[in-house]
Amino acid sequence: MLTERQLLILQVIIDDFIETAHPVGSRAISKKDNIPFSAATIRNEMADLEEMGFLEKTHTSSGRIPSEKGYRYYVDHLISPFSNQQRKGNVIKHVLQDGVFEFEQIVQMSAEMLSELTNYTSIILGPEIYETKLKQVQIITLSSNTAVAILVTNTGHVEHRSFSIPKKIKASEFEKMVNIMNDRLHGVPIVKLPEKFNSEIASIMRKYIEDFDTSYNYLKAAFLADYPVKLYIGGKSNILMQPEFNDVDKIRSFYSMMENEEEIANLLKQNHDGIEVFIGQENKVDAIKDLSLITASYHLGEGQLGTIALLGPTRMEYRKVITLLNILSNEMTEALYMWYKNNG
Amino acid sequence: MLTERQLLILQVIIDDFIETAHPVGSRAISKKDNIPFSAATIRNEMADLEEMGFLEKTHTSSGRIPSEKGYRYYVDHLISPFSNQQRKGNVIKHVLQDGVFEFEQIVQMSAEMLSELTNYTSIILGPEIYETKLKQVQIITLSSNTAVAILVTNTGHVEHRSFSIPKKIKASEFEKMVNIMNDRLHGVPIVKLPEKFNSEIASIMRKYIEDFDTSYNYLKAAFLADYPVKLYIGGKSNILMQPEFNDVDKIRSFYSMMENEEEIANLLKQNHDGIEVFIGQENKVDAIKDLSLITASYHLGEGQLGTIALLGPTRMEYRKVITLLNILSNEMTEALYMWYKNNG
DNA sequence: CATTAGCACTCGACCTTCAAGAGTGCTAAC
DNA sequence: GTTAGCACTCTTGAAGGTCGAGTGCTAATG
Repeated sequence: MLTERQLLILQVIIDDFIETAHPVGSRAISKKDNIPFSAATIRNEMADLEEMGFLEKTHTSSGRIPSEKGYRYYVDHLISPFSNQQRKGNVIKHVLQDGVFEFEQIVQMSAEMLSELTNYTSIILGPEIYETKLKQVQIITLSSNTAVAILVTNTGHVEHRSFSIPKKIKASEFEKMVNIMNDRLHGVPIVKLPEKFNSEIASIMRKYIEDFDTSYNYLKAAFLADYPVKLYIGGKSNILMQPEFNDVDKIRSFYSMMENEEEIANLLKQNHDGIEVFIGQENKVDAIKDLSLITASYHLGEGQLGTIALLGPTRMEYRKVITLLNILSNEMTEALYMWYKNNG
Repeated sequence: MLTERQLLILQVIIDDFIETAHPVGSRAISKKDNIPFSAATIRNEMADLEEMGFLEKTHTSSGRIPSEKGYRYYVDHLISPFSNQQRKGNVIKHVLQDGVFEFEQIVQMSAEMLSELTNYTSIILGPEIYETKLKQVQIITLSSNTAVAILVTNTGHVEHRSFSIPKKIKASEFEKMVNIMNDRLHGVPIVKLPEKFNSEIASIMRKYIEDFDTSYNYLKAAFLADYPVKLYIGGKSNILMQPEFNDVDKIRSFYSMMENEEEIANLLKQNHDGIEVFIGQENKVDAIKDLSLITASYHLGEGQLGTIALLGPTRMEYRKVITLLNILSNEMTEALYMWYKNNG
């Protein structure tokens, strides 16, 4: 559909625009080393590319900038993703394997590294607690009528929640229940807890525990509530350095979106494996319809565990970023796999 | 030093400027109901007030705006702080006492409420874990060579840290040590832990534990490390709505400061009781030298526990904000006192 | 003698005009 | 098919002009 020359010109225009953020003119292109055509020829080709929807003008006599369709084509066909993988791969590997052993630390560090390497905003979703397994539960009483419930997973993740104990229930009863839970629920995936709780634990407890129904409700509230998804965000202010953020209103809407963690989490939750690129309008959320979002998934054991994402202007260094995310998601999967092997 | 009339005019100018963010002219003032003087008279007074350093001009023929000295005087002398306390006090009280019992939840909610009520950015520091007392420690092994250390305070605060167990130490040894710690350290203020650890625990453990020195180091690393101070920030993007943030560079520097939580924490740590106001240059950190910071402390039991702060433009609604912080810090102290009574 | 009216003056905000420069589209020549 | 040439378009920035808000000063006033 596109001729060789058109491909070349499209690529050069997008590369140039990504670098400079300025519209690209025919003369500038014709002067490049790998372009043996005159400016007039380029102009003709650019007119065709514009007609096909790959390029746009900011005004009638400006140079061309890529359209979203142009970026899409670029990402799908013009990127050779594994160009400079080696060098950066090593950097990441080095940091990730350097004696870090705390799950959440690995993730947080990755987010920061990512935003630093790219100068965009990085978002890492997860680790999804639901994929992990219960290691142990615990109730520690603080006073006659309050206690804190603690839940530890096999990944070393700790969730805790304070709650008040109704007067008529004895602390010793809670202890009994905790023992039963530790006995029966060890190794059960967190996501299966409620189900297992209802089907199995409830009937056992009913036999042993006085005033079972009241206690049961408290227990459920303490241990089975929805745990908030954890978001790790790096370089929130990086994106402000991009020239497209010279508009105060854009900044406002960007930051008010970033405050809504739940929305972001939903945005990132994806089922696909591998890397996905959302360019401008392709995004589902209005607030980032003029940005690009690139997501990759990382794994732990079998189930998908979480998502790494980068948010930047549509004029993003797709080549570099995609390569980087590819590497990082693999590195994280690997690092977490080692962790998992030790702790699963 | 200042005449009655000058005081009145100063107050009117600042009130007006706080409301509108526009320089205030003599004619506008003379038209107000409580001002029986002509514009010319006002002009003379304004010239005097400017000479004394309370007012400034943006250019030779503009209206006046308050200088930082002007704000300082306004805050120190022209505010009657407890004007509309009653109404808002009730709102806060209502929310704070509405069945909330989780310490950190109280704080987080207060931060959000505060930023919502004021449209500025609220920052709450603490609760300082150091003022609280140890309730219980716990080590849960995840695998043959990793474990998670959990520490619970009397406030229901839970700290945890993963660490790896050296091969030569048996898990049972750690268990013994944990038992000793729970025995001896229950009720000890967190801040005194290291001291108590060295003076008392070490010698006891040495008697009972094989290969004490190695284990001891791991234990120290797991339980005695500096716990990061927790910051609760509300309405980060509120401040963007202020007209003084129409400058992209200001936004950049503000947000890059807000990413450095440690710096913020240091900024807020204060020994004073009660409310403190830092106007513009009075702030110690460059990034907020054109903003105002208002801090108040809240308490738990005896020791000071933390700081509530509001960050906004120097053109801040000091009257409202100071009243509000006053109330909120009292409410929080009260709410936390009730919590403490139940859990201390 | 403090207060005020009057007036010349200043400055920012906004608009228009103008020239320069970058870039295009089209036509005609190669 | 490719390219040189040229008229045309549009942005950008500088220069100039007007308007309005507001000041400082002077002289008149109660």
